[in-house]
Amino acid sequence: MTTAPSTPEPRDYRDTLFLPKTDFPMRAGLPKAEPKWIEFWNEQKLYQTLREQSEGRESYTLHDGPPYANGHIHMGTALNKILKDLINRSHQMLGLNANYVPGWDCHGLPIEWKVEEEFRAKGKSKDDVKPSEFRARCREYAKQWVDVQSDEFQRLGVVGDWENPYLTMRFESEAVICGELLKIAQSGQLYRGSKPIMWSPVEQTALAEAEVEYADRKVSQIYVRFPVRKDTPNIVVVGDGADISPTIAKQNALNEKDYSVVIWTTTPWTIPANRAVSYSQSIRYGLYEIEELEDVEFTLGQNIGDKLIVADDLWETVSKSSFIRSGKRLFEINAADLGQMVLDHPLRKGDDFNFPVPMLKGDHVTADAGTGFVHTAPSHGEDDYMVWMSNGDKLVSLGIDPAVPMTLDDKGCYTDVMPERFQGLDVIRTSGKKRGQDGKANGEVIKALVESGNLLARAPMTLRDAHSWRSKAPVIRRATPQWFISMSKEGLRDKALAEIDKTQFWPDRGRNRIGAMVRDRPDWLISRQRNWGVPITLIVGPNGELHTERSDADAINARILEAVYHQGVDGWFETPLDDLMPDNNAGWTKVTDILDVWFDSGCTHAFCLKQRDDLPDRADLYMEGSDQHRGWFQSSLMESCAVYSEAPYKGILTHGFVVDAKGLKMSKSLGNVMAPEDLIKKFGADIVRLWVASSDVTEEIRISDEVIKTNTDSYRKLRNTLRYMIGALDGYDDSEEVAYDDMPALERWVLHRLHELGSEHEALVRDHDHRTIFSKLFNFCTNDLSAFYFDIRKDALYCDPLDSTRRRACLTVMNALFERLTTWLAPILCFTMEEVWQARRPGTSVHLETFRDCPESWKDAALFAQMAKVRTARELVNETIEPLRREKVIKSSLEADVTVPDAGLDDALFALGIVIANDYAIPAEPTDTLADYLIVSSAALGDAMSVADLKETDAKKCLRSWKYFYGDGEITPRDAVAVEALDAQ
RNA sequence: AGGCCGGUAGCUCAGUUGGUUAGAGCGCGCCCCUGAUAAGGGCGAGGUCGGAAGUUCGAGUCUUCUUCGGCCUACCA
Repeated sequence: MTTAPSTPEPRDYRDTLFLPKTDFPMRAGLPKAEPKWIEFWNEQKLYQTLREQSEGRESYTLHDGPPYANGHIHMGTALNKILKDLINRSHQMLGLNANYVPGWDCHGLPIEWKVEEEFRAKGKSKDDVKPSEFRARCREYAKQWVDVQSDEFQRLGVVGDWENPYLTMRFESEAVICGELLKIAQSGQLYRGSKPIMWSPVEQTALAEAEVEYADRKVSQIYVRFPVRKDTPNIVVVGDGADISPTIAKQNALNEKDYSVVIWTTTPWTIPANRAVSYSQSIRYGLYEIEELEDVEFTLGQNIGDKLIVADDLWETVSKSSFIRSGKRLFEINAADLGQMVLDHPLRKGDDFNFPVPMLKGDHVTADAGTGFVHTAPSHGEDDYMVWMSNGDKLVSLGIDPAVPMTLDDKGCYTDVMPERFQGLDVIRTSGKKRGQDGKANGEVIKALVESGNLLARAPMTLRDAHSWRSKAPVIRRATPQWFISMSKEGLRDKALAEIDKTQFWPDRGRNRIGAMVRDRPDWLISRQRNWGVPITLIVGPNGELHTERSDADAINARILEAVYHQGVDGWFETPLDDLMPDNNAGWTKVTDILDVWFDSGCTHAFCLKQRDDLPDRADLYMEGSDQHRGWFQSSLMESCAVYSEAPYKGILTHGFVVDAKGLKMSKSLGNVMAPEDLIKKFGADIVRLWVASSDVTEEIRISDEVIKTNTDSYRKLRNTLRYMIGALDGYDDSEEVAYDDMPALERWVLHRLHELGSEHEALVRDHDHRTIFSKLFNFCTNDLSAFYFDIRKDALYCDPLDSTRRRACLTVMNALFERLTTWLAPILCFTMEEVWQARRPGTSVHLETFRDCPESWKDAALFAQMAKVRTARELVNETIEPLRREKVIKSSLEADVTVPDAGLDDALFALGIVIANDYAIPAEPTDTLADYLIVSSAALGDAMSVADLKETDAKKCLRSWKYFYGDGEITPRDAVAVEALDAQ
């Protein structure tokens, strides 16, 4: 075939170009496309295939922290699950077996409450429903939300064992949880105590700190005086030795026993439970005599001449509040004086409340508010309880029974240890329209105080106080018998602290945080008085002994666990004692309390990791929000250390919380809540995943329309970069591959960059630093590929002869790029990368691939350094051309003839094999010229930077490559060869 | 109120042991291309590093205080 004769009509060379060709859409349409990919993965059984494929591989286990099975997922849970998925997928693709088993927390109050509401709506109260029926409904309710959340998580693209997740409420789990508790009991770490705890009369249950919230509440504050008891030993005043006379006068005055100690309280109903008054050693007190009273319309308990002891700093406040116009300070009263005083109960009337009320020294007493004295009701305050218990000796010496009186029942009503007028009165209304408001107790107490003349003042006030997070009703502090796991009996605290030391933390400050908490935490209160939970499967003997101490304990335990394993928690409640403990069971009773849900979730390692054959006993990683330092990380650590003497995890990763554009937390009241569902519908899950991957998750993570916009823009850039490669690689076959040594410098440069990225990548994955992975990959795509490599290679790709080495080398590298970018991005953009992957390999899945190796032989630091000089030259050329472009002198850079300052560039070009010529020596095998790199038609080295306009010369524009050239014909020789070959076909 | 942590361009992030005019990408403005085209390329304008004081020859980088925000705990009598 000969060269085509020149024709008068210029030929249209468009068809002779090798342009990228693809159906891959620029627009993703993620909201519609993603569900189809999920369907595809389900059909292909992606999770199962992954497991089979990675059998025998080293395992990497991220153990899922269970979300609560109630309500739809929110941004926080979405972030959490996506982050887990990034970690799992990337470890899997590292060549490990990252088997992810999701789980749910199913027991507990919020579900119980919802179900109670349901029954109430049907007109049934809690007592009308059989407990087993109630629990069955709770089980159904939880299951329903597990299914909803499971769908929502899967819609985010999270891969895991969704068909067989772990649930705290599965019978097998419940049995293991009971078993764990029995082991703890047998090890002697469990004990029964009676401690004032948060108690919600409305729900008739104890609450943990995590289950209360603080809100304003209107209360009655009262000032009450406790008269010194007449029949107590005389007070011996010890002076400071300097002046004896005032001391004697004071001693005489004190022994008149005609004065009172004043207290202030915001919970009048605790007065009948009062057993002591606490004072502080570091507060100055005075004995004051009332001189003048305000004129008021009601009767005051106090009279002129009455004597009161109050903290000096607070006398002014107290007197003002108590309608005392003026008073006279008679003596200073010090701690030694106070310690000898014994008081009368302010409600003493005949035999009622006729007992000595001691003065106790307490560190919790401050002079910030009140009177400097703290009314102490050991059954209704933690401090009160502590003071009371630690003064046992003093109580005994005064002939006082140190037992804590049980003054309130479960409903918050006074018990029969109270005088008749108080019995049955409620502290808080537990039903009806006024639920949560004050009951009758406060009023009756105040009335009684008025009668006794010991009420100095009363006034309404507002304070922030604990409320149940569910019913929003106030909670009270009430002593009840409870079960505790001891932090010290068997060295649990020390074990836990030692394990924390061995654990790896991301970020590292987590160690400090959980360490401080464990160091300070009290014994673990694990009992709850509710229905929906795992029972405390203990049998208590007539003297308070536990069945686990009996010689037949193992047999009993086996029966208990058998029952729970087959019937769930009902197995405990419904199996008669005789069946569980057939011998010597007189006086023995089954405990009816259930376990704190934190104990359930603290056992996930026991019933998930240790039970499943496809998981190791310990997790490599626990990963949750930073609030879980107090929660799951700790409950798991405690439970595991108590039973197995080791942490259930090797590492802990925490993330921050999702906040709005201003950094404020999301709340309904602020109206700044974004829902994952809306984002998925509008933008797609991959955008949400990109948001996670591009954020610094160790801090608060912001989300806003603008943040989403930034991510959709990033997404488009990545998508188009991949799309370009798909188009360029259309029809590419491995047989066209060019060997490394035969590649142009530019291709070897790309491979060097790939090697660089690849070698950083694994370390970043192991460090859970997906943000850096994303940013490195993204910048690589924009700076190195789109703006540099692709831009330069466009000419070779489109115009070089089809099978020329340079063009094939470019495709070889494109192919290498494609495989690495898709796999590296697959954990982040799991939907889009599957689409990209299948555009070239239909029916396969990128998620079954592992990350590609980037051979050491690709590394060429010297080449990289030389290329940097060429890039600098490029920048210089661009800067110089730019003004000309603005002046419309030069439009396309191909119109430019540039002279670039030498400045060491010559050597670099030589080293890189880049020639300074504008024509290719062998048109059939083009090799790179400086002009190619600068995307101009003509380039030379010189003293200074300058640009000439080729349009002003005799140069012609090649009709095919649009480059300006000198010579015959419509197109350059290189283009002529390419066209010839094409025409020959 | 206490403990821990954070506040670098409009947005997302880098800023090694304190050391030259504080970086990147996106967005924005202007320009080019029209053979990646609801794409691609180029140039450019934006921060004095939450605020104040201090240590230092020199601080985004150390200290103190302060402000805003987050998580946890406490808000009791």
